[in-house]
Amino acid sequence: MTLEEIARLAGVSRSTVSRVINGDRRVSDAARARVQDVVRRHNYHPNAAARSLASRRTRVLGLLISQAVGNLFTDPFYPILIQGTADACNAAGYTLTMLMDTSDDGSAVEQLYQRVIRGRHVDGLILACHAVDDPIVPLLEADRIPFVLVGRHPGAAVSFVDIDSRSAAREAVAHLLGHGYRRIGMICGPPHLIAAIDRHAGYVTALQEAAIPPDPSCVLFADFRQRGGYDAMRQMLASPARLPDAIFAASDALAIGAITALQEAGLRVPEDVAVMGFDGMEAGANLQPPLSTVFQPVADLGREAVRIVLATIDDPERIPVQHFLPTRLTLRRSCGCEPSEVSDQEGGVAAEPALSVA
Amino acid sequence: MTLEEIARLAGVSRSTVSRVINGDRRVSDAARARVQDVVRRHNYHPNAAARSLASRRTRVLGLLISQAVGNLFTDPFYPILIQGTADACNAAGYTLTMLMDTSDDGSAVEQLYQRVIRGRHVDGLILACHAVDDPIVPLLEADRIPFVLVGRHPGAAVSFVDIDSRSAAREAVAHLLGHGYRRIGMICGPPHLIAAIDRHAGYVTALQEAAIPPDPSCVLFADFRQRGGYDAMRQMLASPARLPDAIFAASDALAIGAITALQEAGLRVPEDVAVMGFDGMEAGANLQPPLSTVFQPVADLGREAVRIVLATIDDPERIPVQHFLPTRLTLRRSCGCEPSEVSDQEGGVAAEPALSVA
DNA sequence: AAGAGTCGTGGGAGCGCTCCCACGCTCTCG
DNA sequence: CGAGAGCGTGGGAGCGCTCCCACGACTCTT
Repeated sequence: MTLEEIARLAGVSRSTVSRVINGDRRVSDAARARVQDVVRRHNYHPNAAARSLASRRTRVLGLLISQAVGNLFTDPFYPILIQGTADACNAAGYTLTMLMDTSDDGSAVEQLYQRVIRGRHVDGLILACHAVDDPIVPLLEADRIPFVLVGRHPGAAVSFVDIDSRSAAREAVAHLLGHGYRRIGMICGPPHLIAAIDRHAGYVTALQEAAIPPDPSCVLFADFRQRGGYDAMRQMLASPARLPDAIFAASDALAIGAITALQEAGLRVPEDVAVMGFDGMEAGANLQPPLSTVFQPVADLGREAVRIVLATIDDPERIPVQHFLPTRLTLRRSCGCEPSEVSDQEGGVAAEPALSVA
Repeated sequence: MTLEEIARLAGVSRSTVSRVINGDRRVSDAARARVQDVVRRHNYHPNAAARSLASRRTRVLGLLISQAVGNLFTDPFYPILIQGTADACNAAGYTLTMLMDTSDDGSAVEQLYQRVIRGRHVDGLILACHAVDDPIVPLLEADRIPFVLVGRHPGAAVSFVDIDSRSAAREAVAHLLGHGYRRIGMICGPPHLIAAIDRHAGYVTALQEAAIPPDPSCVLFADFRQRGGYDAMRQMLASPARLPDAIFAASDALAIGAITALQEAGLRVPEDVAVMGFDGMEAGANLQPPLSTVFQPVADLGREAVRIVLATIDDPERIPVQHFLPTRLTLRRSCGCEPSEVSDQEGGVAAEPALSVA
């Protein structure tokens, strides 16, 4: 079933059918009705390839996830990001394709780039988890591909959506200080990721504002996974004299790993060491103790990214926009808050709306 | 940069360049070398839309996830499935597009189907999380779209990959019986999902083999989320006299919810009530106590699905194939096993290879 | 030595759309 | 009342490939 056939059946020209399909207003009501009727009766849908070839638009967006596979799905950041972007794409009539580097060494991304980007498979790109100096950014600029980063890019004039990691971290650490903890350690993410750098900066700022000199020996860098948090915590536990009374972890996964190590060592959370996470993933709510954390609106990040990249496709000359979405400090028990004072409105087992259990 | 230009620069015809690009052997070595040189020098990649239009092949595979959004990413089944399919697609030179129903009521899937499937945006489809009577299966058959299910489809002659949920559940429950538990409850998934039905059937079989009459009051149905496990466990706790001494949960998320409820009630796992999960997700390894579970190779399920759908694209007449991938009982502490006898080789914090912590 | 294959090559046709221009009609206004 | 503008419409050209057929130059057969 092609445009031409629909045209024949509706007694109009190819052009008129095309106009109806594409919502062009310059079609008489009678013609439009006839065409729509035939389209509906034959369940016609235009061929995507032909459309793309003629219009030089694919109506496809790519979501590029370039981090090495292993780290990807230990926390739900990426899944929720995928969900948010897919949602916004659906709403806009776009298709979402996954460009996922499934190699261990980042070699797949090069191949994907060539085939998908240069093959004009997508109209625009959403980049997730880029390092500070991700070489793909200048490539995209050179190829003039509309794109948006999820996670800020320092310096360069590129569009991005992000949370204000630094302020959020500062607020979280200030909350720990409010509980009276003075020796606050941090388990940080990999220092080549901006999010990790920003969260660390926020931590330092909060300490300085409380007139507490930051102790570099209290800060350990790991990847964002549970294992990293576990190892880092074990390392801190190896010097009991220098053990912090609270830990600010740069991700919930790190926090969970740290809590595991603490509990294995016979320490109580938060009584002996308080823990604050970062991300607001559901798993933290079901921990013992429930994890205090900084909630970031990941799905909204994805939706906003789609909005921006679509706007850039429409107007490639538009100046880059940079959006920061709000975070929310989600207080549960691991930071030392009492159940009565927790602010958790979502995510936790006990706080969720009831589901039927047959 | 088009085929024609490459041809001109290499001093050959369009056809010859096309042959080189597509690996046709009937090109002289000299011509091939010249073309490859020009292609490389100009970083030429063929236009995907033009290729698709002319060849009637898009080299795109769709991954359709039709479950309502809320349930999607509380456990890492889908993320890992995405990763496995993306990996296999990369390897085969295919692109993966996400067809994700992000509506609450399943309405988006209809729209996606029309636009993407009928618009011939994909060559084939991988269906994840289909219900017993998913109406999309007959639709796909009618439209003659190559597809494969992840999760078996009873009765119909369609291709699928799955694990043998029933045998795996039977083995898991048999293990609990081996610990001496006699009153084993089950928290089951939604009964419209085949995986839930199969796991329940395996549970019943194991009990029957041990000459224990299954007690329907010991079986509760929930969704696959933590909240469902929590609610179900609370319901069981409401009748202390009938409390099981072990719980077989149809997913790790359910198991985690159940453990939370048990611990909130002041009960010890596994001393008072043992718990066995199903999935083998990483989070379970970092629980207190670490969760015993049935590991299923989700990424391999995705890879195998891609393999099957590609074979079906090559030969649409081939008879449907049905692959069952092996599971592995992963014993940790929650079922009553001692640390010394655990079989965990992967996933757990303590069992992972060391990572550098700076 | 003539016919039948094989091999490398070139070019025409066409995939199913969109985009642009042209055409005829009606309406407005000087 | 005739020029100009606007509207709905149709058709040609072309997007960048693949596929098929044709063709010449070989080699192999009998």
